Order: sequence, then structure tokens, then C-alpha cells
Amino acid sequence: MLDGLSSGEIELVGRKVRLTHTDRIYFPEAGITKGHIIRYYLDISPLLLPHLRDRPLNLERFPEGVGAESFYQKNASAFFPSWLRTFSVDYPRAHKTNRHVLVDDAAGLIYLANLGTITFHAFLSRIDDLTHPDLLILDVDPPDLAGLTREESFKPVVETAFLLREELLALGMAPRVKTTGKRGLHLGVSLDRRSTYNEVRTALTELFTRLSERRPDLMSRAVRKEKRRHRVYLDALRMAMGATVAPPYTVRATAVASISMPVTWEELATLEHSQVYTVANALARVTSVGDLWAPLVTPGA
DNA sequence: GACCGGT
DNA sequence: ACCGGTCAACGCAAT
DNA sequence: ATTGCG
Ligand SMILES: [Mn+2]
Ligand SMILES: [Mn+2]
Repeated sequence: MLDGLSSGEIELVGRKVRLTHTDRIYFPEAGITKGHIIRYYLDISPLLLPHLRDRPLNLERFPEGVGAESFYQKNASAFFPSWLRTFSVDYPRAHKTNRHVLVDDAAGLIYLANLGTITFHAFLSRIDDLTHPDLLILDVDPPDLAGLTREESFKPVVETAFLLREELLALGMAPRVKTTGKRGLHLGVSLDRRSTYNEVRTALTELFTRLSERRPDLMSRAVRKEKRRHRVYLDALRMAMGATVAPPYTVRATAVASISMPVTWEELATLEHSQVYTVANALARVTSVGDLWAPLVTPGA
């Protein structure tokens, strides 16, 4: 484990960012401090930033570490620095507008990490066309966890992911896959932004319904846990306006400080669980394989 | 985590 | 200068 | 209208 960053002011892309409480233990079981998390986000920023750029973000913050109180933050606080860009999103049902933070560079990323942001959650559309997602995420969630180890709950998730891949290949798509860093998997496909969230979600729901009717022993579309029990949950609700997904390389609030990591399909076949990659080993891996999800956020690729 | 008002 | 209190989300769809 | 859910 590399040393974490220390408290004090650092300059990033010409911005001064003050780091505080860097010795605070954020992950007690793994002995990982807030300074370690900030160091990780700085090191991973070249790979992470393209996945955040121009997307409204939600922050999942743990100011006292992962065992303590946490909260989601959509609306930028008044005290956020003026150089941190925001984008206003209307929430008609809630009769309000939230100014979502945007992360353009390492300074913004590290400022928000210093607020105790462990997990960044990103929109699936970009601010220049917010109503049309440019990314399709197929969210494969694990069976009810009671009595299951990470490994046991992950096997049906992997089997489901391969079945979904076959369906998408038959439709002419070549999905990528990544760990979520919790217990599940995400498949990702680029979209051309010709369809709205509702249109994409309707098509996705049809695909999920078809597959779960073919393998009702393995998968379920039921939101209620009691209805799906031991079965994998095919979650189409991620593809909704205002919904967010954990992007590649973000840190998850698990005991081991796992991260969401793109993997090859070949690797997935032998992957034990979704928490293999952590802030402690991610850098070594991406140094050798690069960003397997870069084509999803690289124009023209 | 940071701000604010009261002591 | 140092507290203590306060704030920091939301929509889908099943029921 | 409520609420489980992520
Ligand atoms: Mn998921
Ligand atoms: Mn989900």
C-alpha cells in the first residue's frame, strides 16, 4: 500500500485544493485512510476523468468513513468553489432543481474526494443532450445475499452476464463488462443518442423479460426481493432520467475499498467475485492493460 | 465536511 | 476560540 | 397513496 496524501494545500491544474483529515481511517478492516483514497483518485484520474466528463454527478459521501453515517448529494453546496462547474437539472416530481457538480479535471475530483466522497455516481447522458443517453448499462444485481458468500452470489451473476452478451452480440452490439465493486456486474454499450431514456428502458425491459422467461430459474425482473429470492435481478431502472450508475474506477464503500473495474470476457470466466480489484491493486492493473472501457466514452472509437 | 450562530 | 446543531436524494413500478 | 428498492 502506497502512502496516502497528507493534509495541507496542493495545487492541481492551477487550482489550490486544501486537504483535511487525511489520516482519518476510512476503511477500518483494510487500514485505508482518507489520504489513501485521495491518492488513489489522483493516480487514477487520467482513466477516470473521461468517464465523468460532462455528466451530472451524485456524490456518495462518508465523511467519517465507511462504518459511519453516509448520504447522497445531488445539489452542490453553496460553499463549493466557484471554479467547480455545475449543471442544473429539474426534478419536476420533487418540485425542485438541483445544481449537479461536474468534474472536469483532477482539481475537481480531489476537492470532492476531500469532502468524503467515496463513490461518484454519473448520469448516462451528457449535458449537451441530457434527455438522450449515450451509454446503455445492463445492471446485473446479485441474488438475495442472506447466507451467501461473495463467491456464491457471483456465480449466477456471471452466468447471466454471458447470456446477456450473447443476446447483444446477436443484435450486432459488442458489450464491454466491468465489476461494480459491490456484488454485481455492469455490461456497457455505446448509444447514438437517438433514443430517449424511456425508449431505451422499454427496449431493455423487453430484452430482460425475454431472457428471464427463458431462464426463470436464474433471473428475475421483480423489484421485490421476496419475489426474486435466490435469482439474479435484471435491473432496467438504471436507464431512467435522473438515475445514475457507478462509473469505472470509482471506489465502493466495502470493507476492502473495492473499485468498479473493467475486465475482459475471458477474465470474467474465472473471476471469483466483484471485489477482486481494490484501491490497493488497481493501479498496477491499469498500468498494464489500460482502460478497457475507454471506447465507450471516446468519440469516434 | 463545512458552515453558522451562540457563548 | 470553541462548541453544538444543521445540512447534504430521488424516481420507478408493484401493491 | 404508499413503499421497496437501488
Ligand atoms: Mn447493480
Ligand atoms: Mn441495480
